[in-house]
Amino acid sequence: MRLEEAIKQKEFTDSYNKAIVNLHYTQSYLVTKQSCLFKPFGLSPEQYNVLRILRGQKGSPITVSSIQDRMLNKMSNASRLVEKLKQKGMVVREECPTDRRQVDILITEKGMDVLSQLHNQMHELNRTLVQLNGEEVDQLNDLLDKLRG
Amino acid sequence: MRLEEAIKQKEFTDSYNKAIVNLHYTQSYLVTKQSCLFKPFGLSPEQYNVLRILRGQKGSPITVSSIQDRMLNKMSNASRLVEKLKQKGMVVREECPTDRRQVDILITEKGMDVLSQLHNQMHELNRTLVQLNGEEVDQLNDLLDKLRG
DNA sequence: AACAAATAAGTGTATATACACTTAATGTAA
DNA sequence: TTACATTAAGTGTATATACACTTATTTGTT
Repeated sequence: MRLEEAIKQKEFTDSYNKAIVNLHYTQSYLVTKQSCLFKPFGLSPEQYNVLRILRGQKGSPITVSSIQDRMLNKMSNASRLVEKLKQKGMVVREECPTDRRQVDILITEKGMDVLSQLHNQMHELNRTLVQLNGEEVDQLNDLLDKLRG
Repeated sequence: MRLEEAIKQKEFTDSYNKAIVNLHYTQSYLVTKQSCLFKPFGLSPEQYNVLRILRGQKGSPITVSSIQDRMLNKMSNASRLVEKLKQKGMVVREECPTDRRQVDILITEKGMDVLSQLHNQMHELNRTLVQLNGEEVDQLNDLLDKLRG
């Protein structure tokens, strides 16, 4: 569906304005669709994001502030997200031996298990959500990277 | 900056996955930058969005549920956003004469004034935020519209 | 060593999102 | 007309974002 119909707006001041609105709308569309996958596991999109970052560590611990650096939303609060995941038994906190200000975070078996259960579903969902061919997806990635300068 | 550096992730499972992550990250980047413009007026991005919708009515009233339909985030709560704007004196609520369940919303002088003060700044910001030429912006809009199917 | 600056994590508060729910008004069909 | 379903708005609660702030620890400078 074209953006104009989706938000019932006849025209935009210019293509730049439309692009920004289009990005906001498309992202919200994706969040809504993706959330359905996470919900059965009691995960929010950002909690899932933190788990993915932890898995990417392949066993080595990572501090709370490094998680924050890697997050999609730089303003989100890694400290509280980690606490939520800990309550679900998907991560553990450990005092960092070399710097007692820092806290090392590790993903647990349970966390890894949830991710692997989600893996195939996510892959399929991504393909159905993004109605583009391979060439177009690459083009989109290039445009987004260039957009941010 | 390429997405890989921005979120310190070496690789993605495939381009489709990268595109989705890229959209989330780029949207968050835009929200952060745009919020700075709204803040001096005590507006959040979604409150600004509601004001834009009301201005688009060109004087005719619109119900809360129609505002919801036109919003970028379909899950946001138009009722509460309208209440916040009313407290700032930027909109008024009126009982709908033909259907007492509905509530007509109108933008006030003050709301219009805030929007016009923001207009030029927004236009400039959009140009600097979106580091693409005219052709590329159109391409991006086409890809986003196509992506959603 | 002493002290200020910087850093890491976490807290407090306002706003917004997500979703189930309530209440009031309207529409529809027996 | 009564009864039931539908619709519009708003409420309640959990989560997340945004941003200022606190506390504890470490670093760096004199």
